[in-house]
Amino acid sequence: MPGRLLVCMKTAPPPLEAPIALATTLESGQVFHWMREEDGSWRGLIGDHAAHLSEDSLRLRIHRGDPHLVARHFALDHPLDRIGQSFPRDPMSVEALERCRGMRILRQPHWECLATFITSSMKQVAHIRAMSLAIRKRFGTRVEHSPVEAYPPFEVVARLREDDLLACGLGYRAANLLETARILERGEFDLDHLATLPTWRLRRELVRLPGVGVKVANCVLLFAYERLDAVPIDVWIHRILTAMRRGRPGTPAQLARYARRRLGPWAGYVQQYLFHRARTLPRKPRVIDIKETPN
DNA sequence: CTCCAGGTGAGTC
DNA sequence: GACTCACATGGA
Repeated sequence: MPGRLLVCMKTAPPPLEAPIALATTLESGQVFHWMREEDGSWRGLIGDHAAHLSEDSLRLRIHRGDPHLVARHFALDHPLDRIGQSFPRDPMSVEALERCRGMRILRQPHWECLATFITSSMKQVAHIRAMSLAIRKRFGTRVEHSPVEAYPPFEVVARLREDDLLACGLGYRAANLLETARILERGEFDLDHLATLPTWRLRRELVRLPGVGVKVANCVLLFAYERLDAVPIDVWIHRILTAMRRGRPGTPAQLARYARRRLGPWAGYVQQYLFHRARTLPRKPRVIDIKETPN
């Protein structure tokens, strides 16, 4: 059975006609290294494989890159229609679904995703991107036809000095990324091997790594291990869940239980749509306290 | 200037 | 379990 299934999966044509909102997907805070061209197309890397893509009314166009790899990375096989139908019916979720229609949860390389989210704590999306690009520029490997370098593998990061990462703006995160890379390099932890574990056991393993708590672990589960029911709860989602609970505050564990119950079988998808909706909502103009300036 | 950001880990009760 | 605090950095 496994052999036959493998053959089927290998020969099945990639579902390239499936709808996708490319810009929304690439700007939603899952991945941080894609570059938008003047003409609106996108250049970036899938691992160390260069890709040049564009989208027109939710139809993907591949200007460069292996279609099978692109289809897998951008998860064109996820049943977006069914996922959308599973969304909760409250106004926020409905609006998020409308606003982000076509957004997909990527299948990212394990290490690359883990590393970028270790650097994500207490940082804005723009900063995470800046750190990722700095690390790629200084320690990554050049790839032809790509405007960005491939993320350095953990073997390379493990041999850096903390100063090298501090120079990339990581601050206190530098020590965590370095130590995690060294644990992987020593072979004490195998990210690919763990992929067969059930979600709760995989999460329990990931949080053993320095700089990885429940939130980062859930990001990696969702964005790299295709656990589409994992719900990372950051400050934004925390606020949103609290609002859904009519302002009733809750501990992290309570909010996680609530999210699991309320957001449905594709809770990770709902979470990502809610996150992106909240972040792209027009910002309320800050109330400025006008004072007489003494002179 | 202050405030905030896709949190984590250690200490304390 | 829950609560508090320090931890670097940079943009608004």
